[in-house]
Amino acid sequence: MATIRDVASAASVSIATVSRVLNGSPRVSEDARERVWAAADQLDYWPNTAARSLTTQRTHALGVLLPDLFGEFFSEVIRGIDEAARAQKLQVLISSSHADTQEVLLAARSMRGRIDGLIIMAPDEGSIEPIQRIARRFPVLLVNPPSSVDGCSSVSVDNFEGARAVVEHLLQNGHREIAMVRGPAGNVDAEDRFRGYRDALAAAGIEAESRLEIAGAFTETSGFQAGLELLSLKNRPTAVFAANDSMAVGLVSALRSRGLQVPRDLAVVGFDDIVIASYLSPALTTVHVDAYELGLRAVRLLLPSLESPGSSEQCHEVLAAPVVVRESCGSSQSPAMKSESGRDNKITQRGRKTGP
Amino acid sequence: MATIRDVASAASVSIATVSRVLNGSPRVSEDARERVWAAADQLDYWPNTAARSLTTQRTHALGVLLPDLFGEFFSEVIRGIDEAARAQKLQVLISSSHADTQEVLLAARSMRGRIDGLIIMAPDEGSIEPIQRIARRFPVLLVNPPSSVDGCSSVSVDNFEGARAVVEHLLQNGHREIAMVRGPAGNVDAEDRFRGYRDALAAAGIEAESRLEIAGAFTETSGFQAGLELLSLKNRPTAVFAANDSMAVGLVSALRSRGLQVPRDLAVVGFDDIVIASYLSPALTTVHVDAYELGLRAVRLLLPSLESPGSSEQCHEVLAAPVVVRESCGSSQSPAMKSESGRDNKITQRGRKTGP
DNA sequence: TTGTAAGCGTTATCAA
DNA sequence: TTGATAACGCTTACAA
Repeated sequence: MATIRDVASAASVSIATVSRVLNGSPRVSEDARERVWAAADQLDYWPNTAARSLTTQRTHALGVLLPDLFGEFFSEVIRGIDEAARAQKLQVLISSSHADTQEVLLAARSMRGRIDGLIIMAPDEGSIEPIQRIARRFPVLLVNPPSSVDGCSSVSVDNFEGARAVVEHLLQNGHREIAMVRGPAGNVDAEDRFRGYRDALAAAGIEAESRLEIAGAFTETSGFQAGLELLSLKNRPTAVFAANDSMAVGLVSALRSRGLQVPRDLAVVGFDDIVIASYLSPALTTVHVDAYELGLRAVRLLLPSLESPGSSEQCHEVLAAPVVVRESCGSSQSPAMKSESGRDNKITQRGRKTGP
Repeated sequence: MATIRDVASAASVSIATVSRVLNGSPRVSEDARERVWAAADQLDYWPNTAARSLTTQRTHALGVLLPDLFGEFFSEVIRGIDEAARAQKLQVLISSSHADTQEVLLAARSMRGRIDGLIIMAPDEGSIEPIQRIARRFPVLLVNPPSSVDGCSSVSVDNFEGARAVVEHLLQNGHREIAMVRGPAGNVDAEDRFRGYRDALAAAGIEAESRLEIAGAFTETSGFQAGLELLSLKNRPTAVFAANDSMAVGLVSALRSRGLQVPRDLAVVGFDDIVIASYLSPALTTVHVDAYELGLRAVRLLLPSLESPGSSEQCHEVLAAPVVVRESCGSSQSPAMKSESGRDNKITQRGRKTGP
């Protein structure tokens, strides 16, 4: 493979001149410039990015650390990150499936020298300490962090308000006995959504009942289990709030398998607004989380720190999570409203094209 | 930030010794080893990966180039790649949304020095030439390539056979007038699926009719359009094969919006087996594509070339795409069929050796 | 305008 | 077993 030296000798100039030409420096004669370009083309010279970043101390790359979860939420976040990154001509180094907190540290370490900054999504409280160590090394941006970390900006979803609003919606439809299927213990998103639920009930003067607060794990199966548990209750509630859509899906199949109808026998609402939510019948009322936007903003917020590490002020953005009323909650909505909250709009907006 | 030099002076040894300790060389005294580790810990030393790869000529990273498409298909491929990569302690550099072929070249160029090999997914014939240039630089593995490239291994989905089989299934159910909604022109997957459709008809002694071959673009909206077009035909077919599930979804809503029922009035089948396919009502009969597996195998096939570029033989794997019979085609099947649709019957062809 | 040479942070090759 | 020192491929003072 041709190096800068090969180009230099082919163009009969020094490597310094080649470097200047390649980086568009104005202090080069027209003659030299032409010879260098010709030589570079002829040798099909590709600069070594790693070597360059060694001297410049800039990699023009950012790292992304994702937790041990997958599904469309994360892939959408990645898409947002990727899009924003390429707009800034940044490369993206991904490392996912970090189950335990020690792995996060290791992954970050192995990126040393390869990235200018790091986006971390680690929903567990235990990852805070490793993150603090990482943040001493490069600029870190947190997505939906369990708590704020000194020196790190963050962007998060308004889980609390979204949950509160969707439960309030159920209350407004006359429901008084509202159950909740909770997310995994220790997960911030799960906790915040639970707090929102509690808050809405309290505001309506309804006392929380622990028998209506069913454990779940953000999986479809755990939603199914929760559904069965729900059906075994003596005084069955009239509505359920599942902490995410996957569980809502499992929940609905459990109800259906026992001959119940949604929303007639039981109103169901979820959280996340995953793609299938709008395709289900009845279409799932849920809370919309714009994962793509989350990724986009993560990059934008990280950007200033990439340019001048340490000097930029930290900020915390919170993304609104609006309620999307569909059919599963039993409240009737005008058809205009319905199509607005559905898939069609979003898809054409972004010109969605799925592959292959 | 501490460098190897800082560690060396803190441990009162030379940088060579530090390097030896860090890389687990046995030719170091126990005493020195301890002092170095102590110093490294105390200084919280993180080696610079870029500097290391400059001398070793190995980056332990691989690049991934994706086309200008998104959706769960690609995110699943990425998940497969990521999982296989982390099993080999490889990092993953992603760059997506490559609309035109020149961008593929640029993206690959900008990865020079940062990766040991590259996985490219570029479904258009036009990208073959840039890929050939890239393949002279590092080991390249092609996913679903439009045609084979000299020196590159590949892994692809058996689009032709999947399409043929699903159309055959329609034929077996008594359909004789079967339409197809095609994918974007120039896209290999689209072309192969179309060939499979034609082949199945021919085998049944049915002549292809161009009026039944409707244009599409792999998008839900284009499926909707195609549905309307279909309805305007004088002699309406009894079944439709959409070249992917997204279009099938759009198609079904178009039919429904005009009061038709699937499969009673028209049988519909798709391709890809995206998540929502099984959640729709009627659940969509389709052809299963294991995108995760595709990513996994891509890494595995690339692996030997990463270890010894040039020397490894090239091979071409083809992933089976089994038909998944659900409800939208009108034929009743036992639910067992779906679980069967996994990973049987994979053909592996071994090609010639390219290296010494 | 150009070239020489000193880094950047490692690993690898020598002697010692 | 160790330590100088020369790479690796590039950028960037500093001189010329």
